[in-house]
Amino acid sequence: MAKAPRSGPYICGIDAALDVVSGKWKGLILWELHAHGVRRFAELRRGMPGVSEKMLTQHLREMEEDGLVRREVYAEVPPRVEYSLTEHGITLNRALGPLGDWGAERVRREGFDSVAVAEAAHR
Amino acid sequence: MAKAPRSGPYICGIDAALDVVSGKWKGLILWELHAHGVRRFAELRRGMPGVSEKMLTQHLREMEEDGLVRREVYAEVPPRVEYSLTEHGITLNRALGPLGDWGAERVRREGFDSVAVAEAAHR
DNA sequence: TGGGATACTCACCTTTTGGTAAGGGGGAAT
DNA sequence: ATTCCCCCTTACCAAAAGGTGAGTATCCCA
Repeated sequence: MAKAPRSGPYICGIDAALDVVSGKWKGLILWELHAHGVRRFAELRRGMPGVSEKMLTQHLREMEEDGLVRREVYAEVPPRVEYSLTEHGITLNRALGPLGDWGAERVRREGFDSVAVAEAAHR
Repeated sequence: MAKAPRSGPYICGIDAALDVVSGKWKGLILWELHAHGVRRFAELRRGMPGVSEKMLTQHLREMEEDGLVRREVYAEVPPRVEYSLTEHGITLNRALGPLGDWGAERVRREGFDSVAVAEAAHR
């Protein structure tokens, strides 16, 4: 019973979707995986300055459990693990598009700071 | 300086948007206000079973501060306060549409429980 | 006279989330 | 010989989010 239940009864679709994306780094993981297709653990880590190893694995495991991310382990000498989006991860990302646009405009509107990280890679 | 900073530097638009929607009841507030146009405090409360008064006011205040919700107070004998969406609240809601659809399909797909609350009112 | 409705605020507590630091096991590079 | 890299796991802590229950001032209705 150490694991969180996840997937409690939802009131609306927004609820069900937010449950899956909420988490400090999940949006960014989706973003990175969308931009690069396939990434290894250390690559993701480097692409997300500030994330700790613990949080990264934790979020990746939850997203795997939620069917958004695929995890492939290669039993090689230096271990290699590759992450990519599943079909559901891809559709979720598409569904997040308009929200991302809205957020970007909000940033522009309010003049908030935004961290410039490889902006060119994203659309 | 008691107030949370909010609007920290964002990494991408998703970040900026999620910052504004994350909160246990915010999605539902948006939903209610969209469905009814204008609602009083107690009406919202009744429409969201389980929310505490504290959380409801807290979320409403934050959303007002974020420019999503308009709050109008009528200095009447039994106090009356009406809440509605601002222009930005409306566009945010529109941007959440695809996400809501995705979430609804996830619920269907996985066979999760969903609480039936006035479903008919929501498109 | 007493109770409920109205829209909150305040003090306190629990739960959840995120962060820090350390370790692990083996191979490759210096 | 030492260090680094790889992909984590575990134990422990701090901060944030959320919940509970009380109090407030006024009025209306029975």
